[in-house]
Amino acid sequence: MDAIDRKLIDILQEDASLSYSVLGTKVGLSVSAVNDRVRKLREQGIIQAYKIAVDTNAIGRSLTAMVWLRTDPAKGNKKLVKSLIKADEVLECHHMTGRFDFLVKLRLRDTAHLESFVSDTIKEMPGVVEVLPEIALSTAKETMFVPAQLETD
Amino acid sequence: MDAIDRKLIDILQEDASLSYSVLGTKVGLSVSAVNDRVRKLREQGIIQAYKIAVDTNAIGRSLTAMVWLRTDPAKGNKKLVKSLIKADEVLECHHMTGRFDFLVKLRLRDTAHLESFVSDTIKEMPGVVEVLPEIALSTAKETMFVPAQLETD
DNA sequence: GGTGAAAGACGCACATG
DNA sequence: CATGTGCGTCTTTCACC
Repeated sequence: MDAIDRKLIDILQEDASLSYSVLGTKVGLSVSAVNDRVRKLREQGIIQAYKIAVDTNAIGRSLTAMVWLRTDPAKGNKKLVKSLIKADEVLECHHMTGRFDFLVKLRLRDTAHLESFVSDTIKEMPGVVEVLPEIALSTAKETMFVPAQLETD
Repeated sequence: MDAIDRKLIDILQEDASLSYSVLGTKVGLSVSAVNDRVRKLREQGIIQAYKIAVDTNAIGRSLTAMVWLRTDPAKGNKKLVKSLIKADEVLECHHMTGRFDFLVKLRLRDTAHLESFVSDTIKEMPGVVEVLPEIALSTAKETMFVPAQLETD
């Protein structure tokens, strides 16, 4: 992976609908060279998938909550994690350092949805001993973009 | 937006590289009908953009950290938020309820990168009075997928 | 590694029912 | 909304450098 591959990745992270000819103009290569490079990046798994970004407001899931979990150290966490990642309300599940064991990011319809999901679903999951939900009042940034371009710092 | 639009959104969230003819087969519509619907969803801003998912491991940014910030209530938070979202290390920035004011999600090269970003960058930002970084030991799920399909619960 | 050309598939618009 | 057509663009492959 060289500098041109990295540039292609950064461009496609922002807009994956660009054609190979436009990409070629941007990186100074021919259409077929761009095609080659993108295909190889896909084959290597560096480009994992093509996705769309959706207006979550329009589909009625605009409440973001972060839930801290403390778990029973006697039990393993495998069953808990399996239950968590199965739920479509759970966007992220991280095993964390610090006083709590897990940080779970939720996307929900409203506070009623949060209440029922925390009370009826999370608290019933195996090994959960403490639950601390917090609500996002606003979100100034939310992206998956990670620069492939090597920084100059 | 009807049930078919919602289904199209869910399919495209998982794989936006599918052709209109494949989409048509999946939802039981003709190519031109699918074309119409997807174009309208884009025009309405419900489909916001096309993106790629990247293997962050391959591009050398595999450390995830969550940083809690407490800010000076005397100052506004505008300048701070502006500084935060400018940094490419910052993937997410949420204004939160609870003891802290902000939760910031970072993607970094390694712990040295975390140390320098927290010490040299975040702590120097206007209005920051307390910084509590925590590291993700592992991440079991990390997605932006939000079901547009109306659930049956 | 790259280019350029050719073939086929796809996107897109339009007209008809 | 389905089907047809037409056309431009894009993808993909392949011979060549």
